[in-house]
Amino acid sequence: MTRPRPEVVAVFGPTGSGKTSASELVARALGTEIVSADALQVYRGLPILTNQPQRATRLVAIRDLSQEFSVGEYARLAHAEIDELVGANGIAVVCGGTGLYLRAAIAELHVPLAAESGARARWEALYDGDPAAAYARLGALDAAAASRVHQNDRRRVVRALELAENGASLAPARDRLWTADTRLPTIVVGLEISHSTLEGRIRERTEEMLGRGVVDEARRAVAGRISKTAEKALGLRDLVDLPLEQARERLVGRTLRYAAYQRKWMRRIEGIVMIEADRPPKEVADAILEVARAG
RNA sequence: GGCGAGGUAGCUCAGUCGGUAGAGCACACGGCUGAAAACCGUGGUGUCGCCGGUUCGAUUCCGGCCCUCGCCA
Repeated sequence: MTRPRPEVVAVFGPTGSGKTSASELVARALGTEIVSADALQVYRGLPILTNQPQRATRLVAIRDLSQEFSVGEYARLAHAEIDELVGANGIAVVCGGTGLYLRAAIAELHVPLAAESGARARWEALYDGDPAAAYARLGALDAAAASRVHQNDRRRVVRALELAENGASLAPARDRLWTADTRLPTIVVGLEISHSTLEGRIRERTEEMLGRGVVDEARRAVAGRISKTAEKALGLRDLVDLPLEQARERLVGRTLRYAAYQRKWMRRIEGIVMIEADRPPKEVADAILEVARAG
């Protein structure tokens, strides 16, 4: 079975898996650049907390903290960056830890555009006035979407209603979200790491963050206008509100839990090739390159 | 040492006019296609600080003690 030479090498891994350093080596070896698939690294203003890469990576630090961001917007930007790199270098590297963003970057999810202005406000008003009625309305307009969404999930009920009104659906007939379906010939690798190595790395990195002034960074961030999406940066609140010792432990704990959450999404991606990452970045990078060539 | 406030879930606290208690956060599991580090659902036995008294019955009322915080010495 011959497969086309990959045009995209996507690297997914939990925080602390070493995906950034490994991806940088992979990109260098392939003579191309990295496109980030990370929902928080898109922001300027939290470089330490969000662990932004030192080297130039695309779709990093492209928004102010005050701006909202979304997968749909990300998908368009990511496709443009990937196409540019493939055009220039024949191949692109995508690296990230936000599962939804990674799939949005490498697949064509056909995420429908926002409804015309006013529609959302109208559905929100209906929902806020009578959630059961709004949910019943959804059931009538789009039964498939309704069965996928819980009545209490305001965001999704409203979204599903506005989509249904425009002939689209929250539950598309061709569901490609977690499938192996991609826009371009793509190899997806996932970095797997032992819990003990991960915990060690996370503790080490937390210390490093504190040494680099993450507390001041967090204070500055919350002092200004901050969007709902940026505000959720892991530990942001703790760093500002808690004494240093407690903030440190909370940050380590939250990061470990987040890594487990990421791992859950990683396993959900069909066709992902798992690579053992309990070793130096160079070896991980070589393993990724080997998979890419074999692909 | 004196005065005041308080000790209830891992944390912050609510409550029980006396019938063994519940919110938020956290945690676990599950869901989730324009917020995904997000969002939604389900899950609550904890010497109600300790000892004694009153009572059919005390986490609740009374007494003593211990501890924490604040103010005054």
